[in-house]
Amino acid sequence: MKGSRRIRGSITMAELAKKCGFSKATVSRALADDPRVKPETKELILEMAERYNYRPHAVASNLARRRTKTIGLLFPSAPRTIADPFFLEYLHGVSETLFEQGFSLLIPQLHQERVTDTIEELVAHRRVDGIILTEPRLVDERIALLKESKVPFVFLGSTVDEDVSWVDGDNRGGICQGVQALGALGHKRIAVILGEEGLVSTEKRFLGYQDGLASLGLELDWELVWPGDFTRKGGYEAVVGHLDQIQSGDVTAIMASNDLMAIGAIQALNQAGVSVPQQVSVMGFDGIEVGKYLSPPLTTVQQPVYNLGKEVAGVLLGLIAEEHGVVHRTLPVSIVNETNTIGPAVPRGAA
Amino acid sequence: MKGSRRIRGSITMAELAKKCGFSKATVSRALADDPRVKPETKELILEMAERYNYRPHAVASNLARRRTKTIGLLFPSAPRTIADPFFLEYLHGVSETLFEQGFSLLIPQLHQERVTDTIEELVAHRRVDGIILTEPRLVDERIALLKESKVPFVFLGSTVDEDVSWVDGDNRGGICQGVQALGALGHKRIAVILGEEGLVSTEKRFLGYQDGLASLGLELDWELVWPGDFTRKGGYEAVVGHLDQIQSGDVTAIMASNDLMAIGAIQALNQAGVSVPQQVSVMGFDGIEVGKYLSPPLTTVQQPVYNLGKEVAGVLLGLIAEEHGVVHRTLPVSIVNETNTIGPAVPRGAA
DNA sequence: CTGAAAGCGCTAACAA
DNA sequence: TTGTTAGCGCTTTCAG
Repeated sequence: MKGSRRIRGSITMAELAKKCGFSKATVSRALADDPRVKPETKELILEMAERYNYRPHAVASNLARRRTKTIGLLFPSAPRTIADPFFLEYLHGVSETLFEQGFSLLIPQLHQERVTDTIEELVAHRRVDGIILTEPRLVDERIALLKESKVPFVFLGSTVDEDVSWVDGDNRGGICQGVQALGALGHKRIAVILGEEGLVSTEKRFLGYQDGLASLGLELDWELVWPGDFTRKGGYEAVVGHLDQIQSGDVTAIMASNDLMAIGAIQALNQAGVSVPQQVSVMGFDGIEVGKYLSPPLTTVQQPVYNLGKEVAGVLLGLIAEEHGVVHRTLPVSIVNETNTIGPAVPRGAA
Repeated sequence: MKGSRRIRGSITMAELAKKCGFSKATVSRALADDPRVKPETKELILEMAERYNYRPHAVASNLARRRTKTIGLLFPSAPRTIADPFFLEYLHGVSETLFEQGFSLLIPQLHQERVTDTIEELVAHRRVDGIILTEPRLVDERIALLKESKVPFVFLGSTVDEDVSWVDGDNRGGICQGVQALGALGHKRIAVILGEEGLVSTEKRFLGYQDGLASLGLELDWELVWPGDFTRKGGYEAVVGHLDQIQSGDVTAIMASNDLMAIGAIQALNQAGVSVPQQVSVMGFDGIEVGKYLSPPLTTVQQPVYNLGKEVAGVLLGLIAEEHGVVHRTLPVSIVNETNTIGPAVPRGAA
């Protein structure tokens, strides 16, 4: 009668051990399916655990095992946010894999200016067993910090650094394909809207654009290289800032570095009275769900967004379990809705 | 020389205590800003903590305090998913408030058929300090289970049950406003696309529709009540299934119970060669971000989605801290993009 | 194959 | 004001 210590909830391992007539140690082993316990014993313990509805206490277990069973997930900072549709689908994949393995997801609040502070907090407070990051930059201060911390981490998106693990869609090849598809429709003047400056993906996609032009026998013309930032607003403004080139009939196709910018671009075109795809073709990249909400649905290079999430999580778990070392994985992409927002080039004489 | 126990990472509280020349208890108190420690002592300890870069070990602390500092977040099950844009924005709000208070977010994998299993696991494994749920149903088995578990919980969306806490947008009033706006444009035949059956929100929104009709002096006509399920596909199919009413010119306006269905409806209309808003007006409800990606942007009743998330999290934290009891909070809504996808009623003689 | 005992790092009575 | 002493519930040597 020392007072009921547990208000409610299931039985504790010590209690279960007593009921079984074994020690905590044996119960712990049985539950962990340790080969050292006699099969009959194991069976008995498992049965009793079931009968008394025993539930392991994750926190205590984690404390004893010096782990957290939690993964930190970092989203990009402004101008892109967690509200970017791409990241929702990605999150879906990440969370699914993680939860299957019993991991929780910690989405920390980002320190506005200093991403590194967020990372330091995660590792210093030993809040997580591993970290998933996005959007590596050409020069990325996070990487040095993470390496030093010894916490396993993976990037969504390829890094410049060779000894960092990452998973990525085929940015360069995908954009190249997109440009080729436009070329196949007769387009000779294909503009590109670039992504946010400083990101590896922006760079890769631009290279893909150049590859595409080269394969079509076209020259790179800097007049057709429009800056952007991966946001819808950025795509909108890129078009607004180059309306003359469009209205003069010089540019007949636009390759946007992502869907959100393609959507913004289409809005700007519509507002300017330019019809898509009759007058100008627009191709996106990513294949986010919302592209399908448009009328007509956006023609785009589909990334396996959901699978990217699953892969990234899987790689991190492998790293944590020390099943493998550095991994670089590139997933294939493919064009979807091929005949919607792109169409044959219609020369409208600049003459 | 007993072997370095900590491979890396910061100093432990015991070590810090030794360096300070105080006991662990005092250090613990000082760090918790307990008024019982002498100011000078506190200052010294804080200084040393800073100097040696001491970081509390959250897991150990949680174990000792019998808490988890983790909140379980449940998303609706099929046909809606975590990939519903509404929930991403909502998640954004929830996570922000939670992280400000040092809570983590656990998004468990949903057991396909039995939501109750998921809940049982969350509470039985003592994985969370509280739970946030969505989409209460008219008859909701989750509620009894949660009440019995004693784990604090809050719903996004009002419940039938009076002694359950919830936060909600003004569904009924919002839809009513929407209908009135359509009425003000001369529409007399306003169809409604209902939400998923069995949900409280579906019911409330339908009531709002009826309120709106009543205020316009219109009769409820069951021919104008089209079933739906809150998905884009559902909205699309609702329109396809009633094209005759639209093409005959009988129906001139559609009030969708959410944006996703409004988007689907517009797609179906466009495909049928019916222009929006020239021939048919469409109004949504929610105000999700993607509505703004459409050309023209969707006219809709804007819910404060992000704030709903913040509020819901805030209420739950209050419940956990026992700062208050049951809370019901209704947030106001308002029409946005008023003149985009709705327009004056154009009678197109059914005669 | 099983058990005893010593923690994981921190908190919280209870004393002093 | 501070220290002592027990744990929180589980894992893991180390013996047997």
